[in-house]
Amino acid sequence: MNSKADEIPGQSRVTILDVAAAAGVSKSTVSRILDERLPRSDSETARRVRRVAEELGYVRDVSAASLRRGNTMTVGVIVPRLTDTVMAMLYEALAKACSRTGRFAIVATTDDKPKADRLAAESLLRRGVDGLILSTAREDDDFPDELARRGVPYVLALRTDGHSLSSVGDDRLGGYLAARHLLDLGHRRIGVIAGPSYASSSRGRVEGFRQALEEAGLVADPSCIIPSTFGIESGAVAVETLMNLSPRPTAIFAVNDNTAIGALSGLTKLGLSVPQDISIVGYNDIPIVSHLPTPLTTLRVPFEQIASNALELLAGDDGSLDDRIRVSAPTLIPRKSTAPLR
Amino acid sequence: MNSKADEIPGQSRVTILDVAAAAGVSKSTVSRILDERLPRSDSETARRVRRVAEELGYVRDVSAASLRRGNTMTVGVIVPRLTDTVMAMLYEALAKACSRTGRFAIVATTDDKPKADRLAAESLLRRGVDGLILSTAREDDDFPDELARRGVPYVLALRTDGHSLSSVGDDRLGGYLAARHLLDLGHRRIGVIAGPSYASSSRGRVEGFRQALEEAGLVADPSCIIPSTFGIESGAVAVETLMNLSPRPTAIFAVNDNTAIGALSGLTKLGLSVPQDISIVGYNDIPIVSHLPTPLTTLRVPFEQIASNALELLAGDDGSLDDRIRVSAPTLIPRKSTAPLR
DNA sequence: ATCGTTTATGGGAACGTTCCCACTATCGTT
DNA sequence: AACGATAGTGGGAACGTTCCCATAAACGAT
Repeated sequence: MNSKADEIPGQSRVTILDVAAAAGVSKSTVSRILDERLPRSDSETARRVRRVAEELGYVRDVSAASLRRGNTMTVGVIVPRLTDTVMAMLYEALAKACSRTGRFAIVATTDDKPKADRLAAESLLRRGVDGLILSTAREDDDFPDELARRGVPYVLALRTDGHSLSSVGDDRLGGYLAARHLLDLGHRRIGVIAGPSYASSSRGRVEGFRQALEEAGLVADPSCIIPSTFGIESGAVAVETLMNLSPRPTAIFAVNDNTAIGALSGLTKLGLSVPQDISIVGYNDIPIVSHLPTPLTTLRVPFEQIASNALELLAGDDGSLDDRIRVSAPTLIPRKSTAPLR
Repeated sequence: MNSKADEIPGQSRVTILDVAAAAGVSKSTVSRILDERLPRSDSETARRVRRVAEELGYVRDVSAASLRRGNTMTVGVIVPRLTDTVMAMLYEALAKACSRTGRFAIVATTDDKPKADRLAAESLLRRGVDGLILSTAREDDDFPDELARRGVPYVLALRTDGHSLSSVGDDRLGGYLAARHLLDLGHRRIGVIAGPSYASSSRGRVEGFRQALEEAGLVADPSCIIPSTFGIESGAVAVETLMNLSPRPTAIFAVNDNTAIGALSGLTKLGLSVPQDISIVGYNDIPIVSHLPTPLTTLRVPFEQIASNALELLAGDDGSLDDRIRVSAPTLIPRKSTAPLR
């Protein structure tokens, strides 16, 4: 007749006291032995306690542990949206890196609305996260500073504001590599779908691009650099502008894969084919672009590395770090969307 | 010299006792007034307490509240991966629906590995979620039953095992609509990229497709129905098989947008153009497909509705529900990838 | 005016864990 | 043999909240 406690859904959970009683030790001992932060003991008692805990199906109540320990081992991640595959990749990398250290990543989205990051942050902080990772930093926004003032631990990822702790890709290098690739193929007139100016990532990529051109003794024609968003549609719009220039560019560097896909679509509509009529380079290497009818030349970003750097910075003693902005290098992946100038 | 407690990061949080003291009432009163589950009082005291709480910057400690209340207002979501845009859409819809009821959705991924859903579930349950939403149900897996035995509240989303509480799209209808669309355009020989047989969603779509053909007095040629995964690459492979048939199909119904994109890519490689040479229909209407060079005809799935149904089922009194499997109808979105048979 | 009924309030226990502290046992050193 | 250092153990307080219960106040009905 002990079925009530055992079989009926969710009744009377197994606590540390049950384990202690069953193992014939005190709750303190059980707590210490099961504390994953302490060096793992292999004493007789330790083994017995672990076995008993396992048998009884004991799982630590995180609420109680968090309350007492004063931290939740939870990291909050803020991204514009998860339907942007880049952000999904970042989040998955962060989640994986978190699980390696026994933490958990929870996510909130802002839909890229300027003030929505504040709401997202509040929602995560109410949830008791120990720190925040933001991928929504904007030039025109001082939200990170506000967090700093409030003493909330945070790290910027993918985009930086230039002074907060940040883990980003080497966007200058990426832009540089993209330009060099196209220059090496003989292209001299290259259009740029430049992304938004509020993001450090797009600005960096364009700067790196410019630098490569200048090193080659060329000047980037300002009319060839078209601002855009990070969205697909925006790439299609930008390419129209680019193709109205004369002389037309023979290649395009797009700030990310999304706009590159939009550009691809726009070019098709104009009856131009890639790479015969025009070459195109994307950025990020999201899974889809290698499977497009014309697989896209793009820059692969080391999201795993960016993620672990971000978490390291978050865990760091804040002031004690000398490298406040960590930079991870991308790799150019040449595919079918780029070809030598005819 | 009170700076230590006030200004140094994260020191001494404001508790309910501080609010109580400042408002001149007891902690019990504050607790009741700030309890969002109770009807909101507008008494003199209530207003004062809320004002004081606001001024002091009080935020409830969720760990303490969860410990005492016995629930965390948190829902765990298990998806194969977030880089699959369909899953990202589902998760975003769930997160939004959760926030409407003051809950929060946290997510874990399985990478579609057969046993990984167990690990993901453990990780979420350790995190204290009140219930689980799974989008990873497989024909050949009895994990849902195991959850049921353990008394864990859960709901299946997008895919069902046929008896658990589930919120799914009407896959039969979707398959039916896709077939009807192609039949109406004059196509008679239609290839199917059928997805995996372990998922109820792909099976339903193929069944609906078959039914439409039969109603039109046709029989679906089994050699035209190619099993696949849900991945892009698999669509490219399947389309090769399909195009080796004779006579060749004049249209293709793909189980999802990913395989449709793969098919598009495969067709291009074969020198065939869409929709001139062949028509193609996808499924899910992920954002990208409307922006492809050839915008894809596809079925739009009401993720928001599926999400709120799932949460309703999760909240429901389990046994008391008569509609254990809720079904939401998709809509056909005709675009450029389908055209009348020449 | 009195009584029962509702409504608002405060005190204290409880949720399950961790951590501080005091205690004992063991060990190596002189 | 006596000592201090070290390691392991258990009791109890604490974390911040909610909830039960007892009490007080306000109210309407007789």
